[in-house]
Amino acid sequence: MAAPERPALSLTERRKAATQQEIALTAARLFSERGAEGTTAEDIARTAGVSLRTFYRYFRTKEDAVAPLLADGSRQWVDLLAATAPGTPLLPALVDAARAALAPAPGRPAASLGWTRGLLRAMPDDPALRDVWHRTQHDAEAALRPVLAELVGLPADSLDVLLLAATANAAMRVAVEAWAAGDSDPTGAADLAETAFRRLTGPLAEPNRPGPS
Amino acid sequence: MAAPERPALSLTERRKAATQQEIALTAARLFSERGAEGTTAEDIARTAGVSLRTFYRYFRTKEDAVAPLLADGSRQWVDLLAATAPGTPLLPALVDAARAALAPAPGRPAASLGWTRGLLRAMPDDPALRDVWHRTQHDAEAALRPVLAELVGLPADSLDVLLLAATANAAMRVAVEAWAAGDSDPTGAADLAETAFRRLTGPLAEPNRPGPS
DNA sequence: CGTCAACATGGCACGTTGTGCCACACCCGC
DNA sequence: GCGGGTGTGGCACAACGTGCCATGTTGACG
Repeated sequence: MAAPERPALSLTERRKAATQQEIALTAARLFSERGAEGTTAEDIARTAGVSLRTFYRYFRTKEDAVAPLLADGSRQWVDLLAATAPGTPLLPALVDAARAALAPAPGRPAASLGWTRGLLRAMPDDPALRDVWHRTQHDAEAALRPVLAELVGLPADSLDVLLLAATANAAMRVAVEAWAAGDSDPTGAADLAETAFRRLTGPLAEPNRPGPS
Repeated sequence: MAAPERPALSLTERRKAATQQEIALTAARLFSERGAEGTTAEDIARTAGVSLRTFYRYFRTKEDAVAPLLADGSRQWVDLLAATAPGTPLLPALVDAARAALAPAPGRPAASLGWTRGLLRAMPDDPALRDVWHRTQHDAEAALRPVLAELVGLPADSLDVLLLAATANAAMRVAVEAWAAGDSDPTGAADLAETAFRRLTGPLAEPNRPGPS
């Protein structure tokens, strides 16, 4: 609940943050338009108004430039989950955190979702973009493990927690991808996420329905 | 059940397959020893006895060289699942296919598991290797969707099937990763996989256990 | 059996990626 | 105002990945 109104950033640090943001948004725009393959690192750098050398001081690879945008949603979700009161049942905790993370946030990251959607839509045709997406999912899953371990009271390296983190993150991912493929507002994403979490308990337990084969 | 004793490959085609295999195994060995970052494409090519140009005729990127090895397990699992008699309940189908895919196969790919383990162990320190692994998981999930859609009698692009493929694949991945981290034989991997599939129905449904905080 | 097309391979040049190094300019504390 | 720290740009370089052409071998056809 501690709202960090003034992170007390020095001028230089704020300029750095602005530059990083500028590069990220520029990269997202160019990637959405021409794909990652058709965009050179120099294109991003010049368009963002920095030199190529500076670009690589901010990001390890050309694709990493959009990683913070893609990771932002997951990061918020995990943070909210970590802030839930201990003792909260798992399913509501997951759903509430997802709703809060996907809602048009009172803070700022509402725009982030827009860029995310553009990137996700360019993704099927772009292996490089898929790699970044997978990496963010991997990081999110890793960040999820200690949080869920705390919530369920099991060690973070137990098979149960590993599985829980993997499946919960997968459900979130599927929901976001399904939302990106459609054209509903962020609320749609939250609904999809809730549906996904609720269905997690279903398919494997129920006996196979004898479809009209 | 059709055992392709003689795929009727021409001499040239067999040499090509052998070359590809040679490159893949060489890459796996070098990656396991020095990591992917510390291995140049030229290293792989020279060690495998081909030119750099030929290497890139077989694989799009340096990391892709080990992809067939990593993808082999998933491919077998999905194939076995696709061959399951329609009407089989989902859980036994998943478990049996996993056991058969991970068993020291009567065919050939037993050695493949050894290389896979070496690669998986080098993976935590090697972002490039992680990317290949994630890509194989992505492909496996995509291949899984139509198969599972058939098994449960739902459209392949329905949310249920998307989720089912994602979670089943995630469970398999977690099991294999846990096996690679330990030192049990492939049977251990199969046991882990079965445990994983069985636990899939648990954590989200059960009320949160009030651990000894 | 000879000839020729098809093709797998190697070598070369080139654009791009990503990094190490050095010089310059700007912000911050004395 | 003045030096130290630091963010930035320019340059050179190794590695990645591809297009192009030349060559040698395979395989089919007369």
